[in-house]
Amino acid sequence: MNIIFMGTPDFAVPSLKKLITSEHTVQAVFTQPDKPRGRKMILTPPEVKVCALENSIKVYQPNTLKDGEALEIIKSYNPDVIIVAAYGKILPKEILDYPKYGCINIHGSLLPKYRGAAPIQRAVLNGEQETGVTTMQMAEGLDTGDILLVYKTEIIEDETSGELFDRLALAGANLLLDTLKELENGEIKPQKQDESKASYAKMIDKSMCPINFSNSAQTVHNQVRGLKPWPVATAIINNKKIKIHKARISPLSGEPGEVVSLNPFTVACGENSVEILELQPEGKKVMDSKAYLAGNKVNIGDKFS
RNA sequence: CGCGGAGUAGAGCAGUUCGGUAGCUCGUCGGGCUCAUAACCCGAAGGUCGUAGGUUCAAAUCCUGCCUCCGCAA
Repeated sequence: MNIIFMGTPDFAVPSLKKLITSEHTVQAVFTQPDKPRGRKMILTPPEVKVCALENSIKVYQPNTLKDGEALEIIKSYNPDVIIVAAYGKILPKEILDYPKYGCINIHGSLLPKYRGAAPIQRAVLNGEQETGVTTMQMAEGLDTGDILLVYKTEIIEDETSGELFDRLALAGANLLLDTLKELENGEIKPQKQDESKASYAKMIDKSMCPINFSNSAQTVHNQVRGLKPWPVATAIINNKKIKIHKARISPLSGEPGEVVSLNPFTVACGENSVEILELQPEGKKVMDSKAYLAGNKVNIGDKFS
C-alpha cells in the first residue's frame, strides 16, 4: 500500500521503520515542527523526522492540518492509508475520510481504557497488571474510533514506563503490519468501543512528582515506576530535593517517611516500606543509594518529606 | 548570553572563606577472628585535585580562558 505516516516521538519510530522495510511504500512523513529542547533550548527535530530523513523520505511539519493545505499535500500523494502514531495533532474530518482505508492509529492501551495523551504512564501509575496496544480506525473524537486489532501484554512487577514504552512501541509496529495485511485482505471486522468502559489518561506533569510517604508502598512504587524516565518522582531529605529513580517494595514498617534501614536504604510508607535503589540529588548524576550514603550523612530515624 | 549546582583515589563526599604534609565513608587487595556474615580487628595499594595559562618562595585553594556533567525553567 501507499502510506503517509504521521508521528512524532520515539514511540512512533519502530512503526515507521517497520513500514519502511515492509512491502508497503512510505510516501511521506508528517511530524511536529522542530522544537527547542534541552538545557540550551536547542532546536531539536522530532525522532520521527530524523528517522525519515535517514531513509530519504520527504518530511512535512505543518503547524496545523486544518487549513486545507495539508489536505492538498495529501491529495498529491493519493495514499491508500494514513498511519498515525503519537503524532500530537488533531486530524480534520476531510483528512480522516480521504484515503481509501482511512486513517489508522496505534494507541498504547487496551481501548477504550486510557484514551488520550499518556496511556502508558497512567497504566503503570495505576498499578495495572495488563495493558497493550490497539490499532483503530480513526474517528473524530479523541481515540474513539472502531477497534481493528489488539495486542495484550502483562506489566511486569518492577517495569517502568520507559521500559513498557519500548516494548509497546515494538509490539505496536508488528500489530500495525498485521492490521494493514488483514485490512487489505478484508479480514478485519472493526469493533465499536464500549463507551461505558472508556477512561482518559491525562497528560503527565511535574506536579505529580513529589512522593507522599503516607501512601502505601505499592502506591509509591507505582509512582516511581510510572514517572520514570520522565519526569521522575521526588522526595526531600535534609532540605534537599532528590529524584527517586528506582525503588522496590520492602516489608519493613515505621512512621511514614522515616528511614528505617540504611542497608538496604529503606523508607517507611503508610503501609510497608520502599527500598530506594537509585536516586539523584539536585545537580548530581544518578547514583545507587549505597554511593549516596557513602558521602551523605543519613541516620536511621531521619525523615523524608 | 534564561537561572543555578558540580568536576579531588574505583564510588560518594570533605577540604577552597583565611594559599603552607592529600582527608572521610565505602569499595579493592593482603592478613586475622568467627559455625557464620554487606559483621568485627590489623595492614596495603590507589590522586599530574577537569583542562590551559597567570599571580606567588609556595596553589586543590587566589585570578583569567576553555572543556565536560547535572538540577531548574521551557
